Amino acid sequence: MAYEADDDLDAGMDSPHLPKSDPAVGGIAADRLRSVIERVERLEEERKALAGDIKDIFSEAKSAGFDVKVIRQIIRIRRQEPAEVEEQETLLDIYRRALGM
Amino acid sequence: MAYEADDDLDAGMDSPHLPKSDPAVGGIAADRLRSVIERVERLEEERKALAGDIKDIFSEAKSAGFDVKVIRQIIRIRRQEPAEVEEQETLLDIYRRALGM
Amino acid sequence: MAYEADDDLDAGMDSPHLPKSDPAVGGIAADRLRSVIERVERLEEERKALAGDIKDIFSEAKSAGFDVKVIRQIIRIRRQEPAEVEEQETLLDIYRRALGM
Amino acid sequence: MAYEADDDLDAGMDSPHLPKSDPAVGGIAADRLRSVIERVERLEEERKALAGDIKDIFSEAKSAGFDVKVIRQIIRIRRQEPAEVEEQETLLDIYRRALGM
DNA sequence: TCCTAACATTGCCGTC
DNA sequence: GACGGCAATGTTAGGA
Repeated sequence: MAYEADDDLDAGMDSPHLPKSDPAVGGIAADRLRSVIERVERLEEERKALAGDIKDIFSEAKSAGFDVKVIRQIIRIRRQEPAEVEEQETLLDIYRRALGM
Repeated sequence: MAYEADDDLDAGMDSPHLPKSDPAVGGIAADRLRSVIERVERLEEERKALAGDIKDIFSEAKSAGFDVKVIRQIIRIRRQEPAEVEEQETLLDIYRRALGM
Repeated sequence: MAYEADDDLDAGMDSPHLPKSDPAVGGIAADRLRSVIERVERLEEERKALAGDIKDIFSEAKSAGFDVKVIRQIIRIRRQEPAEVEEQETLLDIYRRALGM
Repeated sequence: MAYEADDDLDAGMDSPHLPKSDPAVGGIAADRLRSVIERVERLEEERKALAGDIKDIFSEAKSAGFDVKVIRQIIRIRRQEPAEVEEQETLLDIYRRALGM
């Protein structure tokens, strides 16, 4: 890859997006940045793995003769239902407040 | 939480969320509410129509051989203040250097 | 605005995202690109204007003593209901097909 | 359309969407269906949890003074193939020149 | 290949 | 005025 480390940046420069009083990019802020990025990337990989697992289950289901589209739809509905319950409660709450109750 | 109970309600007192001196829900306040809702819904439809038009233009552009993603990027850049563009690019650069990219 | 035309680019280069047999970026492809972008920007402005109008209506409603959050919720529900009817029909269809009917 | 009617069904014949030789809905096919759905739902919850974790990390990063938007950008770049990054940047450049930006 | 539905991101609104 | 949550938008991946 074409990018090289470049440690000659000014230190001590304040910016709203460079943590103050940290060695600007060569020091611990850089470490922290790296940590943030790597942790996120790690979690995203796990997410991706889970997506793969889900896909596998659907493949298996398809092989077993199920209609995947239908199953997806069922799952979608089951997902929505609790949301709707939530919503109804929220709405009730809002109306109550709107009425000063 | 957003709204606090209005503990100061006496019988017949106005709520902060129901227009004063209007017949609460059966009268002109209800009409006004209806009007608000319908006007908003009308405008939202127009918005939706415009979104469709935009989509069409991008389709056309794609057919003409352009890379739609890049065009979107350009539009985004043009929308931002030049100063902001500069800021973002600078910061990206700094972070990249911090990571040795 | 700050940008000026720049007609000194090579012509004749083929790319999947540069329309073939057009003077690459200095000629009519550039014109077309510009046209696409400007039309989209125009439509986006209209969209933005509509968003402003909606905002105004809500402001007015708020001034009139209505609870904007509640109104939004109502509109959301009214929007969802037709979608749900659609969905139910789709689902019925899917089940029928799944059963080979 | 996705599925065509199976016009070749005789009484008692198996549908392509119901596992063969299983008691149609009351038996082990139903169990298997239930299993599929529950496993998928379980994995989706895990996915959601991971999304929450990622969000937390970004919050932390923000508190530490980083610009979250830029960090996202970095992660996006790292995720792409270097060749693609190059391609996109090149194209952006070309379009910009075409527009005189 | 096109289109729909999930997902991630961005911007907004309300709160502290 | 900043922060956090929420809603809307844009993007991406999967299915038809």
